[in-house]
Amino acid sequence: MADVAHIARVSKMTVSRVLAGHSVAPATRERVEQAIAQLGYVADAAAGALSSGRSDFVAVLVPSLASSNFSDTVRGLTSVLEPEGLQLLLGDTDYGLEREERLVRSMLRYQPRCIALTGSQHTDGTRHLLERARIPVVEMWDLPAKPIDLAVGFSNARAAREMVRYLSAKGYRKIGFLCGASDLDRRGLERLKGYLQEMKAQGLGEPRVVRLGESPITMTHGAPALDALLEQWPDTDAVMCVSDMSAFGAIMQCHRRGLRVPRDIAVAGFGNFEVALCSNPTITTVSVDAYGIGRRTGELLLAAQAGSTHAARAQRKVVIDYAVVERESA
Amino acid sequence: MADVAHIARVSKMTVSRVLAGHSVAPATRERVEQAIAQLGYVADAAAGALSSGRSDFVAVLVPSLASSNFSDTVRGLTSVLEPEGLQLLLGDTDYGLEREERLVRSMLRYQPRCIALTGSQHTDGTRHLLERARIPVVEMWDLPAKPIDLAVGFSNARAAREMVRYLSAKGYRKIGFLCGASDLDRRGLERLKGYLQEMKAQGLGEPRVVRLGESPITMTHGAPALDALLEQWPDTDAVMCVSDMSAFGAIMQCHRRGLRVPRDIAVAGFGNFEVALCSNPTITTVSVDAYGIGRRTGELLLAAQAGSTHAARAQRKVVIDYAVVERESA
DNA sequence: TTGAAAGCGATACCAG
DNA sequence: CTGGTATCGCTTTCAA
Repeated sequence: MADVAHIARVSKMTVSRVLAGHSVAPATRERVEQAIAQLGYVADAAAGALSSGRSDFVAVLVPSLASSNFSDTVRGLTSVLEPEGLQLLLGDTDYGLEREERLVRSMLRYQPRCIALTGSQHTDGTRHLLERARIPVVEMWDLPAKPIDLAVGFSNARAAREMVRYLSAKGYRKIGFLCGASDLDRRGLERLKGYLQEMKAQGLGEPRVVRLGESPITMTHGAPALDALLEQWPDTDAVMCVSDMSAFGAIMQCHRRGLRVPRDIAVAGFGNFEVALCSNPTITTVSVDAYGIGRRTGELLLAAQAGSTHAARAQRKVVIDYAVVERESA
Repeated sequence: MADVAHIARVSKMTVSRVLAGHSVAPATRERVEQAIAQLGYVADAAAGALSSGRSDFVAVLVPSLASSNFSDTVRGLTSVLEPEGLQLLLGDTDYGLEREERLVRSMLRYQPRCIALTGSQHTDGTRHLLERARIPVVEMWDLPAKPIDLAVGFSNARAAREMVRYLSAKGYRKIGFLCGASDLDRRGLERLKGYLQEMKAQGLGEPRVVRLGESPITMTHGAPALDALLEQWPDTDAVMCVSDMSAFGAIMQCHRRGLRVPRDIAVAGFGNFEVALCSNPTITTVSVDAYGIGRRTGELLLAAQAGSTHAARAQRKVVIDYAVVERESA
């Protein structure tokens, strides 16, 4: 920066002002910009952060980057935060709470302005770190009873109940549920809970639950899970799956077994992924605005720092819509 | 840090040493660690970077985070770089070269130790920025004729040629190719090029190419693309798709049209995504070690800074294996 | 093994 | 509108 200042025959401060877009005489600005171009100068963000006491980072943690719904959420966040000149610090917890804590600790070292996490379950260590950090925190994809700070999400249990009601209204009575065997995917567990609640509420008899494979289960697990379900309860007439991925795997397995979907057996998914629209038959599912979760989170984060303390208090929980989408499979 | 030092009754330097894992008397270290825990102290990474003159960042740019092959590559990178205490600065170019340049410029502000890009095509501005940055650069997923610095990838054109040979050996003669209409997906274009070359080399007659939809095309585009192909060339007996996503969409459309795959028409994909293994029929495809690309890139990056100048020169291009995987669809 | 002082490259603040 | 100076929190370097 000193070099730029020297070439432009101004002080470092003026260079700094040009970079920050503060008021500078047009002629001076011109000289500085030429010097910057000439040297190919790129300001050091670390020094800026140290000096100004605030970084441009926003920390974001998702369980998985590969999953299309979380990457949609990240895109939504980017669309709001990038124009503000903020830089996402992206982390992938791989559905692990311990790993989440490690990542939070590591990201906090960069003094992010705010942080967005996925889900409402965290280790005590994570909560402790977050409290000490004194920055806005958003929990996404869930509606925690007791949020750390802010939340943007929906009730996965209620959404699953709505799907049971849909199937029940369609005349299905022997409804099974497929999900992973481990407890890593909390949102999947919530959906299972909702299924159990609504089966009871609707008087649909004993639940038929198959838990198979490491959560979150993917396409691959759909086939063996369907097999297990039909082995234990051969007269099942509808299958709810914890996600569209497993629903797709289940449908393909139905075809292999010579079962027609939905005539012989109905299959429903969750998430409204692209595969639900493209598979044959198309998959009845619960549509969730993943991109919107990202955008709303970004907006909340922005508001939380702008309005420092007051404006933020206006809205601490943003509830995201979802809807059962009727397609061919159920 | 001064607070920690005060409580532990040592100097800031000793705290710094404890944090960095340098040699400190066990008793002293103990005191310092207790003070750190007591205060919940987290060192400021920006200050450290500024002072030491090197950051912990590694910049990584991929065309899309949602695409499973690129997210596998990111996982591979993470697996190598994270244990070294490095922090990924992840960016999503959205298949845009201008956007790539913006992201490179913005990431360079954080003085990353090295940077990994996808593909061999970049704007002049990007190349210029990268040269000035004087850090190791890896181009992934391609084998540039003239790499900026290092490269880890394979020839998409050769891989596509191999698939044509496979189909030809299987007895298919009227082979079509489906890909996107725009030129954004350079690797897709390379595959098209390979298809054209090998069709000629094998004397398989006029190529049958349908370019439809914004690249990179996804599941959704498979159906209309297949329709267009069969309308123009009704006697087509095999379809190569630029990716497994579009292959899947095409297969589902075959089913809707009452065509059996592969008996009436064969379909092949590219990438060996999960859907290729789960769909019915399973999809014949080209398997690429996306995770391995990430790992090798990470290793190269690590070597490039460790061996400063010499060790790196040993291997500037890493060629990644691929293979045609025979499944049911072709 | 530990400490003191200098300085990394920018910005905040106050003068002119 | 522009410049000087102090300072952000840490590491480097050198000395004890």
